[in-house]
Amino acid sequence: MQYWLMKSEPGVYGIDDLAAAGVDYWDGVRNYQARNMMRDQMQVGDQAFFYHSNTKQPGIVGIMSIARAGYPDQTAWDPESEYYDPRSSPDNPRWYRVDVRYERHMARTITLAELKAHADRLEGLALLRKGNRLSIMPVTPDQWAFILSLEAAG
DNA sequence: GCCAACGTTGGC
DNA sequence: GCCAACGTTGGC
Repeated sequence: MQYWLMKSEPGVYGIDDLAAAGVDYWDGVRNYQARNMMRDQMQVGDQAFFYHSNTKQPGIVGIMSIARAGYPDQTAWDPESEYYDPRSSPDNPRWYRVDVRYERHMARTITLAELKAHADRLEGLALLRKGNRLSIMPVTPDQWAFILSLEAAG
C-alpha cells in the first residue's frame, strides 16, 4: 500500500467533482516525474490525498484511492482536447493517467499553512519544498498517519 | 497581479 | 550538450 498527494485546481476539477463522479480519470498530467509515478508506481488500492492548489485556501480536502493503475492518457491524442500533444500516439503513448475513486472529504481542510507549521514533522514532503511544482508526489506512511492525526486534532 | 522557482524549448 | 529565453505553476 502506497500513499500519494495529487494536486488539482478546484476551479478546474475539485473534490466535489470527484465526489459526484465516484470514479474518474486523473488526466492532463504533462510532467515527466508525475507521469513516471502514475505509469510505473501507482497501484490499485493505493490511497491519495486530494489537494486543492492555486486557490484562496490551498490544502488537503479529501481522500481518494487508485481505482486503475497507469494507462495511456488518450486526451493527448485528441486534437480537440486542451491536453492534446501531437508527439503522443496510440502506438507510442507519451502521457499516462490513472483512475481514482472518491473515498471521502476531510472533516476540515488541512491547509498548506498548517502543514508548513509542522514542517519539522513532515520533513521530506515534496509539497513543502520551496518552489515545488510537482503535481503528484509520494507521501510516506508516517506522513500520511501524521496528517490524518491533524484532521482529528483540529 | 506579482513574482520566484523551475521545466522546456531551441539556437548554436 | 550548453544555456538563455520563455512559459507555467502556484503561493501570496
